[in-house]
Amino acid sequence: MAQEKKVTEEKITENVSTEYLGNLLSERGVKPSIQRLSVLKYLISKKNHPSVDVIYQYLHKEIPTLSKTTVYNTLNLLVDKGIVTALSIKEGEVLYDFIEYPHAHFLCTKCGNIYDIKIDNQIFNIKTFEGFHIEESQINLRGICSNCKN
Amino acid sequence: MAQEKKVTEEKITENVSTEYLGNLLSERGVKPSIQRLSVLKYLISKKNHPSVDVIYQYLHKEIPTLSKTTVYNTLNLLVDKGIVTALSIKEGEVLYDFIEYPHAHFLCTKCGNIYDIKIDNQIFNIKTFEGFHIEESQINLRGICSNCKN
DNA sequence: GTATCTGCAAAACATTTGCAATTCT
DNA sequence: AGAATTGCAAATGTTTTGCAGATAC
Repeated sequence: MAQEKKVTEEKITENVSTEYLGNLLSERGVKPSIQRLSVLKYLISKKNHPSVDVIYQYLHKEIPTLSKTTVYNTLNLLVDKGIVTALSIKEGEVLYDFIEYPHAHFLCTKCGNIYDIKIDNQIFNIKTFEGFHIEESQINLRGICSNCKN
Repeated sequence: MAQEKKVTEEKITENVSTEYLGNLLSERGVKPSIQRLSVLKYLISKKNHPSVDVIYQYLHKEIPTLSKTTVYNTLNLLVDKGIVTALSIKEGEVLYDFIEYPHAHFLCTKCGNIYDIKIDNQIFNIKTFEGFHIEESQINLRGICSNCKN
């Protein structure tokens, strides 16, 4: 059972090739170190809106020398380069999300899960508003998810 | 000049009657103490999306015995009772906003100012989505404001 | 006089910073 | 060797907690 779980985890992370990840970083002028590749790989393959600690706890098993500072550094760098979004939907800690397509986020206040909501909203297309230049748009929803409703 | 500023500040806060504030609190089962009335009065009259510290620094002048813990307690209570919204648009600290009508928030990443954006968005009207019960919708925009653009 | 509310000090977290050790070319 | 990257330990800043004293009804 424990072994089966491990195999599944490996499969998920193996879906993304190191070459693809390396290109993603190099394109934006970020040198693809083991640590940076791992963090980006985690974000792309897991799609679970992780916190710094969640990423650290997971990758620490694969790379025992990894430090939390490096996870912080890497995520700040990826956000800076526009590869990753910092979500501020949950108070007290920042969550991270690989930028694929614009979508809203829903936080279930009962189970704490965060869901991607694929709504086609005008907000995501607005780039200027009364002289304001909009660079980033986040839609954060909170409530009770369908699993917790019953 | 300093005196003129003080007069202006007093005028602003005097716009909201203590009776109105007291009713707002009592209606939701919150006992209207001096501290709670002051925090709510500040939020309603200033409309400046303050942090805990901004509120504390201001009210501390009027009520020297006020503690920051009480400001925290009060704001958590007001959010709990649905009187106030906790904004998570700025990383590192939570900002507060009196709930009047649904609107988006814009954070200028240059000057740090937060603006209310009165957009009429469908998002604010959606209460259910694929079995999800939506209780709160926040739209957070980031970019450069018209003042900083030049 | 009992409930609640307030406020101090300490604790608990998340995040950043300074700097030395390591790695890469 | 030189430049960038990593990682530890300490510092910072925000928010929470425990508890004792004050206040209200």
